[in-house]
Amino acid sequence: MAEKKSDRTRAAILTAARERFGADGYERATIRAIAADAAIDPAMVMRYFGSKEKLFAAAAEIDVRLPDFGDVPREQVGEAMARHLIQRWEADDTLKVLLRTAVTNEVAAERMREVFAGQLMPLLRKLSVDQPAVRAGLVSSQALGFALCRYILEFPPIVGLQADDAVAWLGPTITRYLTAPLPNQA
Amino acid sequence: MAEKKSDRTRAAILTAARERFGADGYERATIRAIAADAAIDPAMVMRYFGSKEKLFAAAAEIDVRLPDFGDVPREQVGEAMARHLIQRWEADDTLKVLLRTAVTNEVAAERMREVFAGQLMPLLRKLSVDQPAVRAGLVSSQALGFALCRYILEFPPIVGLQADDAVAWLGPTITRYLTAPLPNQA
DNA sequence: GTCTATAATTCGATAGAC
DNA sequence: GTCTATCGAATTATAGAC
Repeated sequence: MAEKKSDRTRAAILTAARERFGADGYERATIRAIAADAAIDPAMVMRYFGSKEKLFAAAAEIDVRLPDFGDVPREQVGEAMARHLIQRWEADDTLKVLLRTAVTNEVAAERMREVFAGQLMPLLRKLSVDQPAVRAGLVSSQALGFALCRYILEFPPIVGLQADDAVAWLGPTITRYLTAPLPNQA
Repeated sequence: MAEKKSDRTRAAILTAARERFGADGYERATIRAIAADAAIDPAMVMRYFGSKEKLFAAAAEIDVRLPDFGDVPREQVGEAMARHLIQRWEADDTLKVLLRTAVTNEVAAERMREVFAGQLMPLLRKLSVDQPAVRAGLVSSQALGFALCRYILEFPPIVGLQADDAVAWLGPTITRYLTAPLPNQA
């Protein structure tokens, strides 16, 4: 059988780790608590993952590849991105883990910058906008800020937004960051 | 004399605490390190502030009152807010302390929600926009997201933005969140 | 006010029995 | 593979001398 018990144990640890890291951040999430959630012995976590840091790395491992958006009309790219963003954030806890940790952990912060520089920037380059770096940064600022307010800080009016309304609000902002002429540079 | 030595010591501790909390977050910032920065004994920090938690509360104590913006033309309120935001963030480390901590600390998160509900929402109400709660949330999402990318995660293209260019980018977004008609509600 | 010493916890990690 | 026991380090906080 392809699914051994060790694989299930590993998966259970990872799920519990994502929940704890996502809810408490890196420092306050303890191996003991994660093990308790997964209903196994704390020592097993060490056996499977070696250290807390490696466990975190495994829990934050995520495929952040973005869709292409190549066949989306230029004026609707913002909406498409916003919709994808919300779906991705609500699919599981991984992005929450990453953001909550990146704020106090330089390794995780570097990983966020990699996602930014390795995924979003090339995508904008493919959409052949000028100044892709600045524009990608602005898109990130709105995307991450929305996620921060909705999933981390939990501002009630933002939490209460229907996904469709959120897309309707964020879409034009993102589109504008992609298409607006640059401000006068010094 | 009005400025006693104890006042200066207290202020030195607070300055060091803001730096450490702002740079490392609540958990990783230690009383020992803060005391070392302030060149005093760790026990003195306890004597002055009682506990790490109370020291944090004092360090995160901040006057977040926003200007009125009442006499700013409606179409330039976004720019004015963006300019004020950047000035405020770069004046000292207090907001950095608050944001970095709010992400993993419920007390600090509640304080951010208070700022949001107690300062920004009433301001929008005074500007007599409809749905002030949702609009204030959207403004916050862009404002905090920009601060996150610029001061915490330090995305190079956002860090590199001149303040004037940042204002030119963010201003219209904020203005739109204040003035655009609501999306179709279900 | 200032500092030393240390109590009391907590946590990551290891060793080793079974 | 699993679990017990425990080490060693770091931290907040306190007690008390000076």
